[in-house]
Amino acid sequence: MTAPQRHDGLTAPAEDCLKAVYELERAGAGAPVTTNDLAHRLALAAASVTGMVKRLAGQGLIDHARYHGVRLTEQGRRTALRTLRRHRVIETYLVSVLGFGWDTVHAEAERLEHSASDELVDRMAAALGDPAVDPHGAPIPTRDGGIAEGPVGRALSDLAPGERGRIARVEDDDAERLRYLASLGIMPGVEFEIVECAPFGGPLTVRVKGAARQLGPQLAAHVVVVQPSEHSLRVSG
Amino acid sequence: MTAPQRHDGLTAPAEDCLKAVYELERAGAGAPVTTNDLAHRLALAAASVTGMVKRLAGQGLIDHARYHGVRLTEQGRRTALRTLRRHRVIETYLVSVLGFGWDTVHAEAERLEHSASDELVDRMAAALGDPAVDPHGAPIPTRDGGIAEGPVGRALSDLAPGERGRIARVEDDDAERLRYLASLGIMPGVEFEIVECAPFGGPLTVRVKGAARQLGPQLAAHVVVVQPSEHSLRVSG
DNA sequence: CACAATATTTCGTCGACACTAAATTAGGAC
DNA sequence: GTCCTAATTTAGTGTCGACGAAATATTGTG
Repeated sequence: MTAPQRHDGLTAPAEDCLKAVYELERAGAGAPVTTNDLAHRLALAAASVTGMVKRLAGQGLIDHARYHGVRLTEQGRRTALRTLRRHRVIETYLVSVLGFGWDTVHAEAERLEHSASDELVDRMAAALGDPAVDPHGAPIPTRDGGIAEGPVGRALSDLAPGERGRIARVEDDDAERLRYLASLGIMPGVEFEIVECAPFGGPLTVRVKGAARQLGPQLAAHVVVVQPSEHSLRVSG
Repeated sequence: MTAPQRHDGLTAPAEDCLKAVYELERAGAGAPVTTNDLAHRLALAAASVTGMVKRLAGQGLIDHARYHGVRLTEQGRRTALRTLRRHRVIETYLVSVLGFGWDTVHAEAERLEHSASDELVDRMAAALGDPAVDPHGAPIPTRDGGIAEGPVGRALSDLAPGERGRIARVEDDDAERLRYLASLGIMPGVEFEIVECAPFGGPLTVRVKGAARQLGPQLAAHVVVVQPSEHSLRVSG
């Protein structure tokens, strides 16, 4: 009868689902998130997502229009941001204090975010001086539910030759990819210039720190950049 | 179909159960651990324990003789000690590095021990200089499965007037109790002398740091002491 | 030794979370 | 507007972990 409850009575799979909805909503510019997209993101069968979604809708965390996808409610958004805060603070702490590599912390944080208390996370954040971004460049939600999400940001793969900018953020969910990007010198904060874009899905050539590097478009799609004019951040929430 | 697996494919309740068997075996001087004792310790119905015990026996972690209690197998003991190591390293880290009070860390560690990787725990331990005991005086198992369990140790409640010794360890599972003991000055490392033992379950009077303190026998039962002759520790495992 | 008290297990149930296979619905092609 | 495809939901299973109630085994008492 007693459920394995953690934060706000939510189970770990439920928290993961809310996080995924949040991220897909953002990536999709606010459009409803489809069951299929969620299933893909969570590596679950679509039917399993439908079940989860029903439970979350029953708890008032998402709105579910049958056959038309889901949207976070205000409460769901707050919950998702708290989980995201835990995840990103933990990642930052593991890298900055305990010496983990930036490629390995995602998996660890993915588990710890469900069992670490908000107090622990706040103490970690305080020990770090309340950082604004995690090691992959993702903004860390604040204690009170705000988040400094920049403009959605262009992917490195969408730029044209001659464009310059700075690496803002790299997707953190694949350790292998992170190691490879690091070997190319592509990590948050680094300035770059696009040298060349081969057509038909060919590689793009980027100059970073004086060296010309090549990478395929699907890899570059996981790298978010900011360009000179959009260095400012907007605060929402 | 996919179970929420963590360490060695064990679920959190399974790890908790193994830990409880380990501790009750020790407290009972190696006698088999009964279903009822486990149910009490884990705050579960006896029927739930029977189910858990069957699953663990199926995995070769405990031996279960129907109606006659359970015993850890060698593999079960190793697994229990790894969980115990995680728990105690985490407690120590939270107190020493992140400034938690010794009364609040148990609950936090009770959750984190199931999701923290051995690598994280090893890094925490290294940052602390590989401590031998946790904040409550309990020995921390080593990375390779050893544990420096002292002699079973007498409870403070079992001593007679005039006996002296040092507080070795305090049970960590009740925050309230820990706060109260701390207010009396009773914590690991403190020297004491028994002044008086009132009969018929009455309080005992203990001198700690020059002050006479009174405490009831059931509280004193949760305090383990070492006496002058048994200051050495034995290493087993 | 029988019998009562107690401990333990079995049985039936439930919820969460996962799956596959089979309906069903939505939306685009014609 | 009908039909086909793809997305989605429903239906049916299975496991884990919990429960209470009922059956059963052990053990201590007389």
